[in-house]
Amino acid sequence: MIQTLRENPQDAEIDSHKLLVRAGIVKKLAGGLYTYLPLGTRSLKKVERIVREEMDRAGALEIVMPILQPAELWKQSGRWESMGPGMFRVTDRGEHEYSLAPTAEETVTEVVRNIVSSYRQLPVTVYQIHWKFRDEIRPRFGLMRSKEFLMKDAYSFDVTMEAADRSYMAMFEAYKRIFARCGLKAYPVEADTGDIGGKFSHEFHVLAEAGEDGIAFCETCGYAANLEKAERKSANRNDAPCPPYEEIPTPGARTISEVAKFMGVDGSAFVKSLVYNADGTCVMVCVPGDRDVNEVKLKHFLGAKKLELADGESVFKAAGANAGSVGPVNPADASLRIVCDLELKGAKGCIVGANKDGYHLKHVDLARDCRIAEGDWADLVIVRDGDICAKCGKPMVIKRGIEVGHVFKLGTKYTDAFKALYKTSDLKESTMVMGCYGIGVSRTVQAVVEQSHDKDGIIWPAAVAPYQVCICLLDPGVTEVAEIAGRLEAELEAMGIDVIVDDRAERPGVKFKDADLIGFPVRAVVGAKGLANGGVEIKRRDQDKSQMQMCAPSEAAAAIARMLGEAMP
RNA sequence: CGGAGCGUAGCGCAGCCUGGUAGCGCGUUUGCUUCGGGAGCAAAAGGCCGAGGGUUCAAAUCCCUCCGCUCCGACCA
Repeated sequence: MIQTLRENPQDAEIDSHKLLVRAGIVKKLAGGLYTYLPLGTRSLKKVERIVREEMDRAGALEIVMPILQPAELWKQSGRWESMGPGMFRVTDRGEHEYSLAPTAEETVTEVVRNIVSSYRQLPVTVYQIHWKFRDEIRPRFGLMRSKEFLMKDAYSFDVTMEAADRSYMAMFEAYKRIFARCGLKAYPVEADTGDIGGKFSHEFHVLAEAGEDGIAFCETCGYAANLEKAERKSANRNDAPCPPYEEIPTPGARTISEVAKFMGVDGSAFVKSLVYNADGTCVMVCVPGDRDVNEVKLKHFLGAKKLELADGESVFKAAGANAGSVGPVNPADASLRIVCDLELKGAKGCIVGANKDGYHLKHVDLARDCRIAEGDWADLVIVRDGDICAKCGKPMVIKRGIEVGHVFKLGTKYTDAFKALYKTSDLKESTMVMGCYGIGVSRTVQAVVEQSHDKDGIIWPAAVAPYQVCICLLDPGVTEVAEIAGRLEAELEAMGIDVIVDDRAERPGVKFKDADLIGFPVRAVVGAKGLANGGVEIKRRDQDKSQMQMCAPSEAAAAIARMLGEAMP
């Protein structure tokens, strides 16, 4: 059941996906659905074991919850609606509705609230390693974003916010250990905290060009944050005073780049004005013309539950013009709230839409010409490379990352909805404080490959390799050689080392290529020629041929163990 | 959801425009030779050409419908 492919699968885009398929780690069954072949299953189980050991060490208790979750639970939290089409839903013969678990906050809260009733039973953290289902808009990159994936999800329950912080930190530390043991360099980065607020959400990212998330890093002070969240320090502009604004015709030019080209100026001379619909009310948002609005920041700033760009009709009603000619000077709706990015404070001589189709205004002084409340200036844009770190004032860089884990302080969102209460020492009732903590186990496997491969194939870290050692038996027909290989295999197994013997009737080149492609950390070559020349040849996958060692058959096992130890983090 | 592309042997592809008995490479099987970095020669097996309908004497090929997959986009005002 080990099949390697010479050619890349036609549907794979990124190296790790190509290699997982070529090396026979996984096989696609359908879009977003993969079979873990024997090699893949072994790696998956190894990651799983590391996760389990570290969760146990951190004091979390393993449970297994149903994948089929009754709709009632989701209705109780309000997420039956809010999860939308991203959740798989099924109906049984009695017309009862269920979800296929996309996550398990509802279920676990229901379970724990029925068991825990006293402060004496807290804190408690439970976890499971189980399959999750999400109807992704676009599954892609193999295991990276699939419809079905293995996840470790943990949930902590505490008496107070402060106690919950301790549970959070315990998980945070466990995560660092888990990724390190998997041979991954994973960085904790600050993430959006949703409605809860505070500093209590971190994502763990593996840096990779193929990553789907942007991360702002400050190499000076170590600040790291998801682009959704990353803040920057913006200097006030304090531009020179400008003459009164005047109207200029800009026929047919809609986008900023079109108008900028038409006028022969740079996009940064513009103020980009967008009309958003925040919980049913229109708000105009102004940012520098060469910047993008960060909707997550905007949503938090406005305190909005639902935020989206206003539709064409609302835009016209609010501004008096269609998108493309909208601006902050005298909008049609005189009571329209205008919020503005801090960088524009003191901006003068700007170009804005005239709120009249086909026209723009130049020489606009935002403070002089617009009605913007003092409290409506805020950091509202997406950080980009070179922006100034809000913590230390030095420039930041933008990198890409694969999110392999997320720790999150939930507060009482679910324990309120489910009335998960406990009795305090003075017999009062109080609501448990919750945290949730996820690791994409299957995604972690792919992240390892993405981070550790070369042109010849995968380079598995020893801790998560399907097998730690591959014995390439070059002359399986020669009894003496086969015996030495068999003995070596037995010795290694006795030492607790995973070993696979390639005793196929293949030519040496084929075996070497396959061993490199699959990426076993250590390769031992046992062949008639080698034995005649000094013995068994051992080599680390992450080192080149010049580091190859020859050793006597009787010493090979010990030498391999030593080599593996060096390769283990 | 919008746009584009693709469905032909286990995998990667050609053939389609211009209709006429299904092809190549890899892999698989057999034999001989070879044997330390994806060997050579010879032979063989393996296809409802995504599904359904239509046009035609004749359809992988032309037309219609559906299904599946992949990529891009899904806010730039």
